[in-house]
Amino acid sequence: MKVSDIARAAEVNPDTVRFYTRERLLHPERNPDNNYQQYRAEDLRRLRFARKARQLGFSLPEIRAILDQADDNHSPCPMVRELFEARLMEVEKEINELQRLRERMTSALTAWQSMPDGTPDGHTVCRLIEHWDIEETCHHE
Amino acid sequence: MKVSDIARAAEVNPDTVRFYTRERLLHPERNPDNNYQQYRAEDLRRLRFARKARQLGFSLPEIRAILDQADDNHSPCPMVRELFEARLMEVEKEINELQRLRERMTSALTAWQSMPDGTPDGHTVCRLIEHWDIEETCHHE
DNA sequence: CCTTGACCTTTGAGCTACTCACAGGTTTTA
DNA sequence: TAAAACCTGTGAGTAGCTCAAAGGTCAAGG
Repeated sequence: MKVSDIARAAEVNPDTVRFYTRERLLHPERNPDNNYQQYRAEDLRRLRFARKARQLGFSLPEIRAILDQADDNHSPCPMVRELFEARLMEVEKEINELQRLRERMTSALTAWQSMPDGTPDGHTVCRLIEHWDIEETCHHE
Repeated sequence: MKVSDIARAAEVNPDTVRFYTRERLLHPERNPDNNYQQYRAEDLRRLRFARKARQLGFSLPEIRAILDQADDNHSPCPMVRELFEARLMEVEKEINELQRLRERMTSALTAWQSMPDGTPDGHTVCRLIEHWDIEETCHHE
């Protein structure tokens, strides 16, 4: 498999394949004739795994750690489970922050409904955002 | 006000002040004696507004657009309201995606609880992620 | 046989919103 | 007067790609 072959099979941008290869998530060999990268079915599985883990929110170093440990015939289970649980806590934190943000935004918008659009003082309306108090909330990434 | 004065007043990194100045969100003047930036109360208000809008999830170009329109003595209200509503929809979309993600992660973790850590086949566990189906879900930024 | 187009290669830049490091000038303080 | 604490601009680093450029390779059609 060449770059565009594996990219098509995993439905990703060929440049992403090249990027992951530079990042050592994939281990293609070289065709000595033309210097092209040659990928195997194993690389395709790694690529698909990486993409799904990305969508779960794992970073590339984390994914590489999982794949490398699996390569060494160590079970990556405990590590994956830890990462998975840590990620789940992050997700819950993000949800809480976003929900608080949503509540404040909807109530602000409701208060806003009663105000006319073209108030003479152009700076008046922005006070709504200016006086937005964030406390220690909303440090969403 | 010099850089560190306005930075302290708004509780931001001085480098952020310099960055916002380069990005033309702040309009300081130069002290011709020493070439230092001089900020006014107006810049402080802009800076505080920008920081709060950032925490609501607005981008720097959006914030600059709002501030610039206010500078031209146009009321930024309609634009701000549009941006605000659009941002609220994004927030709700993110919440929905994260909630679906959380549900799937918790149920996966529950199923995982019953499996031992050190299964002989190191690749077995990762099938949980490998076979993770994302449908059209989870395209969280 | 040769050209065209579709691929491949590496290198390097661009995106967001900062943050930090560097080298050199200025001001304040002890 | 000398050290500490500021200021300046420039440039790089962060994450995860994406794209552009310049040049090499390969298959198909005329």
